[in-house]
Amino acid sequence: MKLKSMDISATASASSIVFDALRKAIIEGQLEEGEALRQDEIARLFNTSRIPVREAISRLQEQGLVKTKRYKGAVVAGLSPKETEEIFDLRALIEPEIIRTAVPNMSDELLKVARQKCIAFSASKNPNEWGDLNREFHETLYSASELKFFIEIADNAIDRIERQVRAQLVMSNGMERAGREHLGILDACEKGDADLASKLIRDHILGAKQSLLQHLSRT
Amino acid sequence: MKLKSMDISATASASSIVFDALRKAIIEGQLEEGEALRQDEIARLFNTSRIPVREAISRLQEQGLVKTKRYKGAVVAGLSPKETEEIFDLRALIEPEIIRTAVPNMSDELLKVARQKCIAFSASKNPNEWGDLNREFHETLYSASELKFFIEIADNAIDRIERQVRAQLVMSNGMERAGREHLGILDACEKGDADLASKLIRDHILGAKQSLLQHLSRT
DNA sequence: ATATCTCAAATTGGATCCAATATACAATAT
DNA sequence: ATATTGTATATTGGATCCAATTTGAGATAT
Repeated sequence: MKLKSMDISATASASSIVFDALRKAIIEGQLEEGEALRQDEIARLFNTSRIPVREAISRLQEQGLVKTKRYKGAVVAGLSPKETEEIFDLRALIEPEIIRTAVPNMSDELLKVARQKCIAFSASKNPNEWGDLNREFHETLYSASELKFFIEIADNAIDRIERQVRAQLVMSNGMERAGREHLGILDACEKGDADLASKLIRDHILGAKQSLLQHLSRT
Repeated sequence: MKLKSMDISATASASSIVFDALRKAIIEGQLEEGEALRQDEIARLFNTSRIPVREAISRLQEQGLVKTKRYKGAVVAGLSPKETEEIFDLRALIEPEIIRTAVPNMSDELLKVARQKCIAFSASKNPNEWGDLNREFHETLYSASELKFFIEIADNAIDRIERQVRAQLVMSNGMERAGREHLGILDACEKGDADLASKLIRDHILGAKQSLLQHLSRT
C-alpha cells in the first residue's frame, strides 16, 4: 500500500467548525463585547441547524468567552479593568514556568521559526497581523514545553484579553516596545538561559499589563 | 412585600442539571476512567432527551473531564502519572497566590466555618465524606480571595485529580497528615500570616503530590 | 402624559425524527 | 481454520418541530 493515509474520522464536526469560527471572531474583536449571539442567525450563516450552534456556544461559555442567561441567550463576555488585571497576573505566573521548561527543549529549527515570527512581527505594518504574529511568536516558544495544562490555561487567558492586547499594540510605542522585548526573550532562549527567559517573559507580561491599565484608565 | 425573593429565571436547565450530575459522578469516581457515557442511557436516567445530555458532555469535554471522538462518543478522561504531576504543580503555583490574597479578607465568621470543616474532616470516619470535607475546607478559605479566575482554575485542577486524591486520603496516614497540615494552614490564616499560609498550602500540595506519585509507582 | 396591561413576534430550550458512522456477527471464499 | 465481506444493530451528529419565556408595541385606565 502506497496510499498516503489520513484519518477521516478526525474530520471536523459542524459544531467544532462553528466553535472555532466564533472563538476567532470574539478574540479578534469582530464581535464586540456585549453583542448578542443569535443562534438562528449563526445557524443560517454556516448553513446548519441550531443544534451545533448551541453546542458551540455552550463550549464558549465554559471557556469564559461568552456569558449566557436562560431564555435570553449568549453575549460576548467583557472584562472589568480589575478582571483584566487578574488575567495578566495569571499569565505572569504561568507563562514564565512554561518558558523555563521549554528552553532546554528548543531545537534550532524551532528557534529559527521563532526568530522569523519575531522579525515578521516587528516588520509588519498591518495592525490585524500584529495580534496573530505576536501570539504565534509566544506559542512557538511555548510549544517546546511539555506542560500541556499550563499551556492550555495560558491559551485561554490570552484568548480572554486578546482583543484588548490588540488594541494596546496599536497604541503609541506598544509595538516598538513589544518587538524589543521579544528580541530579548528570544536571545535568552538561544543562549539557553531558562531563568533569564522566564524573568523576561514575566516582565514583558507585567509591562503590558501596566501599559494597558493606564490606557484603560485614561479613557 | 415580605416575600423572600428568589430568581426564578435562574432555575436550572436540564443540561446544567445533567452537567452537574455527571461532573459529580466523575470526580467522585462513580464513573470510572475510560468508561463510556451513552447519551441515550443518560437521557433515560434523567428523563430527558439527548439534546441536553450532549450539551452537558460538550461542556465536560471543554473542562477536560471527558474525551470524545466523533461518532464514538465520550469516555471519562484519565491522567497519566506525568499529567497528574503537572496538575499538582499547577495547583502548587496557583493556590498559594489565592490564599495569600484571601488571608487579609477572612472574616471571623469565615474562619469559624473553616475550623468546623477542618474538625469535621479529621473526625469523619466515612471515606466518602473525606473528599467532600477536604474540598470544602480549601474552598472556604479560598472564597475570601477576589481572584476569581485563579479560583476557577484551581477548581478545575482539583476536579481533574479529585478521584486520585480521594484514593490517596484512604492510604495509610494520608488522612492524619492532611488533618495536621490543615490545622497549620488554618492557624496561619487566623494569625493573619499570609506568607506562611501561602507557603504551607504549597507544601501541603507538593506533599500530596509526592505521596500520590509514590502510591502510583508502587501499583 | 404616564403607568399598567394585553398580546403578538422573536428567541431560546427541549423532543422527536432522520442520516452518518461504528461495531459485532454471520456468511462466504480461500 | 482464517481472512474477508456483507449485514443488522447500536450509537452519535444533525434537522425539524413544539413548548416555554422574553420583549416590545400598542391599548387602556388613571
